[in-house]
Amino acid sequence: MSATPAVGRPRAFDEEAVLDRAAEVFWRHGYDGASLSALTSAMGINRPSLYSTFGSKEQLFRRAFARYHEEKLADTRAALDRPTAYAAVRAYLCVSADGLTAGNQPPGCLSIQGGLACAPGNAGISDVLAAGRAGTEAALEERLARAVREGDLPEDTDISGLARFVMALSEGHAVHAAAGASREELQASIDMAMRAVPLRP
Amino acid sequence: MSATPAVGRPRAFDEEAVLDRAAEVFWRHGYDGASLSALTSAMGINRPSLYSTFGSKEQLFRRAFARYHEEKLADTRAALDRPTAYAAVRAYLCVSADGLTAGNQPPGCLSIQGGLACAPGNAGISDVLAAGRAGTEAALEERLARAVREGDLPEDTDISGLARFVMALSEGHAVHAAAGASREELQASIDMAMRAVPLRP
DNA sequence: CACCATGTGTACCGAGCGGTAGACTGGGCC
DNA sequence: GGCCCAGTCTACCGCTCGGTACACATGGTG
Repeated sequence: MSATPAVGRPRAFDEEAVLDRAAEVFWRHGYDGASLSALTSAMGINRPSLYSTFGSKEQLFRRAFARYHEEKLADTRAALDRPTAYAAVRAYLCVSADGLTAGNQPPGCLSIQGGLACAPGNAGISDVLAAGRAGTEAALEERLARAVREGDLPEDTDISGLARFVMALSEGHAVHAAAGASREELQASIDMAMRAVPLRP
Repeated sequence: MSATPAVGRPRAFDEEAVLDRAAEVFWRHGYDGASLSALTSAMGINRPSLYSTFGSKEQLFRRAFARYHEEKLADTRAALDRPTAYAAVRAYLCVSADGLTAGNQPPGCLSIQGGLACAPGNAGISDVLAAGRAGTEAALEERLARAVREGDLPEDTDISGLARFVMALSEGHAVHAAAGASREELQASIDMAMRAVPLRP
C-alpha cells in the first residue's frame, strides 16, 4: 500500500504530507464533522485516490492519528528526559502547552477534538484516541517510577495518581486551548500545578 | 412555546423530561453524532413534535445544554460555599468527579463531549459549550477572590491562574471519565492537586 | 355535542453523506 | 516507441441526514 511499485503511473502526492492535512481537518472539526469533501479538498487529492490509498475514512483517520500521536509521544519522551521528576513534569506541561497553542496548527489537541464522543457507528474512533492518551500517561508514569527508583521522589508516592493528575491537567489545557486560551494563560495554570509535585528542585 | 395554551390538544410529553433525554444523546454521541432519529427515539416523541416544540436541532441542543448547565452550576455554587478556599476547591473537584462518574447518566461531561470540535456549520455549538465552561470558571474565580478578601488566601495569589488550574483539572477528569476512569482514579488525581492550593486547612 | 385550535403520525423532501465504477492519463520497462 | 498498469478524473450509487406537508387524533369551550 505504501511502497511505490516499480510499474504504473507514479503517485502525484506525498502520502505523509496529505496525512498531515487530513489530521488538521479532523482536528478542527472532529471525526463526525469532517466530511469527505472537506478532507479531499484540504488534502488536494480526490476521492478515488484517497480510497485507493487509505481504504476508508476510518482508516485514514487511524493513519493520520497514528502519525500525529507518534510525533507527540516523541516530544513527550524528550521533555521527560530531564534529571529530576520536577523538571521532567514541568517540561512536559510546557511542551504540551506549546503544542496546544502553536500558530501553525489548529489550537488544542487532535487526541481530544478528534472525537471524545462519536456517532454510534464510530465508537472505535473514541477508543483509538483514548488508547493514545493512555500511552502518553503511561510514559509519564514510567518516568515517575524511575524518579522513585532514583530516590528523586518519596518511596510512598502514588505515581499513577500523580501521572493521572499531570495528564488530566494537560487534557484540560487542551480543552482551554480549543476554546481560545493563550500560551500565557496555560502557563499560569502550570505554575500553580507545579506546587503539587513533591520535591522541588 | 412553553406555556400550555387553554385550547387545543394537550401535549403528550413533559418538555423538561424530554430535554433530559435529549441531553443524554448529545452527551453520548456529540452534537454531530446525535442524529434526529436517535434523538426522537430516546425522547419518545416524533419529529414534528420535536420541531414544533423546539424549532431545530440546534435550538434543542441549546435548551438541553442550558438546563444541564444551570443544574451543574448550582451544584458548583453549593460546593464552593465552604468556609475556606481549600475546602471549597476540594468540594468542587469531588462534586465534579462524582457527576463525571455517576451511574445514572453517561460518563464524562456534556460541556465537553457535546462538541469541542464541530462540523463547519455548527461552530455555534462549540461556542455555547465554551461559554458554559467559562461561566463555571468565573464562579470558581469569584470564590477565590472572596478568599483573598477574607485573608484566607495570600494577597498576591494569582486567582485567575488558580481558577484556570482547577477548571482545567476538572475538564481533564471529564476526558478521563469519558474514557472509563473510575471515581477512585479521579480521587487520586484530586488528592495530588490539593497540594497545589495554598494554605492547607 | 359540534367546533376548533393544537398535538401527533406517516410519509416525504432536497441535500449531503461515505463510497465506487469505469474511462482516461502518464511514466518505467522491454 | 508501444505496452502495461497504477493513479487520477468525472460522474454516479444507495443511504441517511435535518427538516416539513398534510391528514388525523384529542380534548376544552360555546
